[in-house]
Amino acid sequence: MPSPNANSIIVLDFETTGLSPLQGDRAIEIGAVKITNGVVVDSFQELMNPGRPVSTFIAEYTGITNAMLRNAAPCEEVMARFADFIGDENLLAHNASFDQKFLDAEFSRINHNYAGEFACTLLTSRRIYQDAPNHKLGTLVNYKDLAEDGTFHRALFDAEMTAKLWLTMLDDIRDNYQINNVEFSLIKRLAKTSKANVNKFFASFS
DNA sequence: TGCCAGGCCCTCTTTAGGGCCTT
Repeated sequence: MPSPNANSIIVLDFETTGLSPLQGDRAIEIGAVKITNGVVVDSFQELMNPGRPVSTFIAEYTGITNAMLRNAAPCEEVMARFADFIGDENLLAHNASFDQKFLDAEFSRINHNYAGEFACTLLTSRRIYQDAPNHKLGTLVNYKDLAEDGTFHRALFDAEMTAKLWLTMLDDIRDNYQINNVEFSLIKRLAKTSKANVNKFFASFS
């Protein structure tokens, strides 16, 4: 299986019918951007028809209505195109465990495997932004004073904001801990480090 | 019938409980 490109990462976000694919929930929208060498170079956004109606709660939460999904392509068709978009790159999401379980569930329906590994901006932010009011995506965007022009809880906008947060976190790690080359593998190891040991973790690199 | 997500992470912990975060 090909190896992920160390210079690129796919930032993705799902909107779904609910919280659990094991309870029958499906994806209704996927949004993603590709970052290469610190720059957003490509994007992907599609609604998809989950074959079941979305609840009033989801329609209000996301702004995605049953009318909008009625003429959307089925999940299997959209996910096949998304598989081409992500290729074998590494992946990133805010609370990645959520998006990973939907990615895995939707890909399993089309018998697709992927080579990339996930990193998580939620786990990273809990370690390097320990003074943030909380670690919701919208709160962190405000906390870091990131420019925003769109609506949260739509897939592409959330992916774009997650990408901005990711690049800001990499800059902050470089600046605050004097680490020149912040690699994906370092972020993965950081996520397994307890909050109390973050300074010790970074000190081991300098 | 009754239940209904689950991984992470802290703590008054590890033979557990509960808050956070995602839709």
